[in-house]
Amino acid sequence: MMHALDLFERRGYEQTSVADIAAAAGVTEMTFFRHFPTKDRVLLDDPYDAALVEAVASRPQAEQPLFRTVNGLREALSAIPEPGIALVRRRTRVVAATPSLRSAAWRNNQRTEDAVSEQLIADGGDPLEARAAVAAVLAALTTALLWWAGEEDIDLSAALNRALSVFDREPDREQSHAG
Amino acid sequence: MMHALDLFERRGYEQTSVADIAAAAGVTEMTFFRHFPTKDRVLLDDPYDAALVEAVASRPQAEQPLFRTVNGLREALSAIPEPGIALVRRRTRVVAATPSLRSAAWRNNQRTEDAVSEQLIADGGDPLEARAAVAAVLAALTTALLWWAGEEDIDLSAALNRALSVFDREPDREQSHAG
DNA sequence: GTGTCGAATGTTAGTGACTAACATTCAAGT
DNA sequence: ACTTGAATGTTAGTCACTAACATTCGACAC
Repeated sequence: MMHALDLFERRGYEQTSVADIAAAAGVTEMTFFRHFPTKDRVLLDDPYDAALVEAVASRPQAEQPLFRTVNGLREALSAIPEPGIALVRRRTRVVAATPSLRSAAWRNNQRTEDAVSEQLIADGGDPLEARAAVAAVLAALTTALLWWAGEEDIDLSAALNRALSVFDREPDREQSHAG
Repeated sequence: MMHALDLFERRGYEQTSVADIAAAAGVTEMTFFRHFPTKDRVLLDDPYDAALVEAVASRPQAEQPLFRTVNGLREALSAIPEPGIALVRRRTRVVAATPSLRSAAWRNNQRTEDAVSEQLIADGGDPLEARAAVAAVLAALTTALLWWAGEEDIDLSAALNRALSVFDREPDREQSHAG
């Protein structure tokens, strides 16, 4: 709902009650909860998570889990049209400014993580490694999103590339830990 | 509080009200909230996050963000005594069984992520990359914890090693995305 | 001992997200 | 007109959490 985003931007998420959003949309509080299971989902629901799942699924099975996910993510991202990106940015700014929303956004990510890693596992990947890889990539994505939303003159794919670049680094080989 | 963990294990987290926990401890609901800011923190608060921050800080600056975090994590983990590990396991099982707690656990991780990446940045790391690296490692840690808590005959460091192994893989070099 | 102070705890009343049970409207199809 | 079913409204409640204020109680000065 556009009403909700407007209100969140003006007054902040915590200062906007569900009753406020419902009133702005000309309905009652109950009606709101029939459309959205929770207050945060009115902000967080979008079609891009599903697109990411599909993009990863359509990548060749031969790719390592980490890189298959990375490549799928890049594909999915480049398919989002400009107006969508602009909305994501406004949304992400609200999320960045609201601690409780940050963890709600992570709950969203978990659903995506489940779906993507299920796919990798069905294709023969090791369950733990697949999950870890997807979780790591999504964590980097979130970091990139938050960074990008806070800066003015950076585009999303540039921020994402920088965040993902940490996976390309060679370890500085040394005997290191006690475990 | 031990009372809380017991109740969560028996009845489940959502089915246990703060009033229940307070009653089990022989105090009033208000008193509970004077000790813990939220219901989830009674389960999630522990000293290990701070230990991780210190362990990473004490690693040589020369290490790449990703590997410095990984090595610090391994050190911090090997310093936890057995009884602590057993508690973590019980706790993690409750978290694994409770969706809302999973995102609460992530809010915990965010505080750790902030502290660790602040350290890396203070030591001259690139802010975006440092954050992404720490976020990725913590995501892998969470995945390992959840996996380990659900299996019977695996120890934590083995699960963690498997989860972290995804960072060691070489990318399958190919021209891949449209981004 | 009496008085005093401060910390820990209790009481009451409220807000806001969310749920359940039930009633109403209203547009379509017969 | 009659029925049906989906969308919406009403009411009343639960639960996490907060604010304002009152009470208990042990430590310590005197």
